[in-house]
Amino acid sequence: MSIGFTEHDHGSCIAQGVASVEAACAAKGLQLTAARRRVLEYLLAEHRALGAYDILDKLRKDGLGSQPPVAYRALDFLVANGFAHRIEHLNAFVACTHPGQAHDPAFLICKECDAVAEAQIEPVKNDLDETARDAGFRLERAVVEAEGLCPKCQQDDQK
Amino acid sequence: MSIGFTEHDHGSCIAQGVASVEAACAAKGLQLTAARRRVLEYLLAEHRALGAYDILDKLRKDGLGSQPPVAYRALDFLVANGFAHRIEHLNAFVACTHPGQAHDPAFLICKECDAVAEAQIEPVKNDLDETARDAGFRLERAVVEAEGLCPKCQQDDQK
DNA sequence: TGTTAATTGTTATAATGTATCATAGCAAGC
DNA sequence: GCTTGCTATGATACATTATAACAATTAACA
Repeated sequence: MSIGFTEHDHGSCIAQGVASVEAACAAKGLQLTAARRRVLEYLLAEHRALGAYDILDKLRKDGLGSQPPVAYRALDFLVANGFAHRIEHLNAFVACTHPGQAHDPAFLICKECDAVAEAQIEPVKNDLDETARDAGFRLERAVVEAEGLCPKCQQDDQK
Repeated sequence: MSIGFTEHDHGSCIAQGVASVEAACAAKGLQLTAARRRVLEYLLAEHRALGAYDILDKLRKDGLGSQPPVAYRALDFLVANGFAHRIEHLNAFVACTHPGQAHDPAFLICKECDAVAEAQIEPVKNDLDETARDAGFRLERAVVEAEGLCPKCQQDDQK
């Protein structure tokens, strides 16, 4: 398992992720209901983008819902509150690696295995702010998604 | 009509756009067939993102096709050759403002009217390259999409 | 406890995108 | 002429992703 494409002890990822989201919810008076928590766990379990219907399949198996709105509602909640991100390029979702903290994420997306690394790119935001100001555009949100090959898939391809 | 959100004489946009794509196709031995040219014209006619099914409706009215693959094939051709861009955030498409020239586009997308301005942000690419290198990621393509309000919609909202 | 707001359950449907196979046009080389 | 290979079209069906709408339930709190 990789985060930022590097090997690591994955065991604590889920626990810590859930814990920090729990804390954030408690602080903001948000309800981390069963379905929402479970979806967060699915996402935290893999540093990969999961589609809404992948999520829905898992919810079905766990007996937490069987219809699309169930998955979309949970995902909407997580994304709206900064606990997960939507990867536009894949119509899919990943857990946020800095839940609760304000940040402008950029994503490195492996086009073979859908692994996603979340990077911080402050300068990009500054460039965009400047460009937007010049154009008279009121910038509210920026998405940076880079597509390529993660280290693992680069190795695999050479075989 | 606006380009880069500024007022301009729109008449020449389509003619010049088609002309430069024609030239690029001639240079590269690509076929700008009837459906492809028409779709390019639809996109050039508006500095806005159009969905594949918007395009398909227009193709139907023009008697150039009635099934989804017709629209998607033309759009794929235009995007693959750099004559149009896909806006991931909207699942929609815009004509490229620098067809034929190599460039790393960033988009300013109005969330009210879907107007799209294409900006050049070289530094972003450099930042990303560096971030990717640090992560061992082989970067192939980057998408930068900013969401906000165009000058016109900012004015309209104040009323 | 009563009231309101938030969440969940459920059905149906919309919107977006592909796989597949058949057909047509055209140019290169025999 | 004929075949071969390539590109583009036509056409059907299907897959995937996402939302609308409304009823039922639960949580929050005065």
